[in-house]
Amino acid sequence: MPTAKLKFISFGEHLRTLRTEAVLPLREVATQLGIDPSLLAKIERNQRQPTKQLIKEVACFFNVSERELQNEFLSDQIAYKIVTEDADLEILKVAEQKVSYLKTQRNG
Amino acid sequence: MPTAKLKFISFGEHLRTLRTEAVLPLREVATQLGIDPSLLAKIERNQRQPTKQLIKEVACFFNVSERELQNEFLSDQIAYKIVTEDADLEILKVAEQKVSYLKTQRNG
DNA sequence: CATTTATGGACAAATAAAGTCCAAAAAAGT
DNA sequence: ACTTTTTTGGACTTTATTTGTCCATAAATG
Repeated sequence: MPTAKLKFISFGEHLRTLRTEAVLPLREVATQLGIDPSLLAKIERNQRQPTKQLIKEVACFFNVSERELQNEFLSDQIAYKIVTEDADLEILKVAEQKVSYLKTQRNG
Repeated sequence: MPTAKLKFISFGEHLRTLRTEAVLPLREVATQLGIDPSLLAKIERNQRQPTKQLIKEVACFFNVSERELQNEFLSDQIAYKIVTEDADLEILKVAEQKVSYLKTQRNG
């Protein structure tokens, strides 16, 4: 069967997949994105975080959804935070409630 | 009926509640916590974020659970991020999956 | 082997956040 | 109404975090 859980790979892994599937070296993609190859290598291994601008350029360059990339990156950040802070998973539910609350605050 | 949704107030609001219920002025609590009253005021209104150390001292001073305060603060941060980045709520589910994945990585 | 490609670490630059100081506003007390 | 205490706001400094670069080395490729 084909590998199915593509959805839960990290932003960096996703980026590397896009690049290797396009059969392009770091150097070349880095140049296109206007950054150092070393930095791109680090981003692919999640040692550095992409800026919003970079996410946009990646989406454009590989012709994938910018919003999806952003969401992917953001969920990475949240997951990483929970793991490193050793927090309870339930806080995600609480966060969800708070988001709803904050959004109603803004409108109503 | 009594106010029930105490669980979803922000860290700052919680801190202020603790202080006002103890009928203590900012000045005094700030001194105890070793920070400037102005900073404490800002933290209570979520204009500044508490450090881990401060959370610990708050828990100790008001005799409440440090872990709960930490969780409260962390869920604040996550909710705030989602709102400001205008991200989809579904990323919380994705984040949850990623946490599970990361945790199994660590052990297995 | 030679050449290209990818990684690691040390460092510099930039960005962001904490925290302070002081003045002004608000609240409480007399 | 006046005084005193408490709280807030903003400008500013300091500290910490993060990005990004450079260069040397390792790994892979031809």
